Amino acid sequence: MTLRVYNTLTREKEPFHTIEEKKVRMYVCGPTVYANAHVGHAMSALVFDIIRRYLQYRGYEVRHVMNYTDVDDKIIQRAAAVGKDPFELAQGYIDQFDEHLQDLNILPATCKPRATAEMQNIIHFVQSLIDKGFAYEVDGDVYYRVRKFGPYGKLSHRNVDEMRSGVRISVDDRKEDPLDFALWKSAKPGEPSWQSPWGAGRPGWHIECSAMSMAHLGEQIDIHGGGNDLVFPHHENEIAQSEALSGHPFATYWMHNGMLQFSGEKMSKSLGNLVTIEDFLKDHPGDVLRMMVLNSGYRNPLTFNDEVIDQAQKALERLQSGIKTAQPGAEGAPAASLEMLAAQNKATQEGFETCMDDDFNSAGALGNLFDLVRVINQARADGATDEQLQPAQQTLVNLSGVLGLRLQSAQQEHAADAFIDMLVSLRSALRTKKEWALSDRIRDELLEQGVVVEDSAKGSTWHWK
RNA sequence: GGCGACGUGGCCAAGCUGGCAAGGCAAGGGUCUGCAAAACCCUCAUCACGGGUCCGAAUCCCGUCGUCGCCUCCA
Repeated sequence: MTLRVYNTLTREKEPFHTIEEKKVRMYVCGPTVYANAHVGHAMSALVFDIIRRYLQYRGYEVRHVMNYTDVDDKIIQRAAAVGKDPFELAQGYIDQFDEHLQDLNILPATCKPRATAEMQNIIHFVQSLIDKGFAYEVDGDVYYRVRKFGPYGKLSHRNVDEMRSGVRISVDDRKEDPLDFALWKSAKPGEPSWQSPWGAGRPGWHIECSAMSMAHLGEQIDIHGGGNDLVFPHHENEIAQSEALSGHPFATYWMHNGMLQFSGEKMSKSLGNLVTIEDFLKDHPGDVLRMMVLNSGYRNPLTFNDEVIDQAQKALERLQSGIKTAQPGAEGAPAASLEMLAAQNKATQEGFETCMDDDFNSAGALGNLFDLVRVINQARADGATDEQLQPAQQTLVNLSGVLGLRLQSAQQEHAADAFIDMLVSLRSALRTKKEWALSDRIRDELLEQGVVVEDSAKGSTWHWK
């Protein structure tokens, strides 16, 4: 019964141990905010939300930091292109992303730092690397001395010498080595910049994460996460920066989610084959995307297309069917049926945890939930009362909640409930008189309002769609 | 060219420190029903291909083919 986590660093599932007892420090790379976020960004946020929720379920206190990179070349270019202030542009995308996270039922990160608000930390970090001999300044730019950091390449399992041949001829021959990367870039006219010991400039791409992680979580953290396209060079460089400075291992576990596949290719800004979160949420509830993510391993590529979206929607309805109320006039299920229900309730609870303990196998965990749904529905069909169904339904709602699915929303009370009860009751009276035309009309019109009426031998029930 | 991942029924997908192939969707048949919907029951795979190891492999090893990712900005 121990949690095991796949670590990109070792390429193995390892037992999960935290630096501090029962506390998890987790840093997840957020988006660079220069355009509308797409569903791939949402996938990553969902994956780490699910991981976080399960860790909390397991009794860990999770300190979760997700950053916004709000200064970089693309933001500046884009701002110039649309004639906007870069900060304003970034702020707009940050606000929008925050809203998306909420719609997707993603728990807000404990802390959401942004690069522009941490400039002193970043400058201090760079200066310390210079002081330690891991970085050098040339004409207002500062570069990281890659070869000075012995373990460079340990995350992406690359060899510095083999890498060299693959590097394109460096345009910038002021660098000591083509492998060296920028920690600080001097400002060109018109660009946003900050004063530093090396003149006006802005941070390079990787340094902000190292600096913010250290500022908000300390020198050593438990989990560092992001999409697997960040393994190299971003995370490799973060390791180089952070470990050169602190002299300690940066993160114990490096976790990476697979890429979302759109028509056989990775969905990405550069390929231009993207579906924005905004567009997706226009047509589908957020839980549909979560269901898609849950239904496959987080490290594997996720197939994204209309058919799969539809399947996820249906799966969600299936899960939802488990929490429907007892049949009208239910008089209790036979003992054998109730025993099976109790047994499955227990089996699901255990199976769920076993799966999630195995590197967050959410697809397996979901399978257990569906097994429980089937047995609950069997019991209901056998005449189980609400009281008899309740414990198993409670498990279903609780565990779905651990995955971040909002099953209970269908049970929330609406102001209109009493009126619907009345309409359904009137309709029942009509049905007794075989007034089919009118009763069908009531059913159809209620459906248009999002109310599903279901008839059975002993009466009718209804629920929100 | 270098490094890595993956290839399971019509679709999505779990299982991969070896021991009778989860689950969801779709499809077909049935029960229930005025109709509809829902629910329930039944049916539906030997795991890309070829070798090897083993009493035994979807799970381990080698090879082939295919798909994808990183090596440049990228969740």
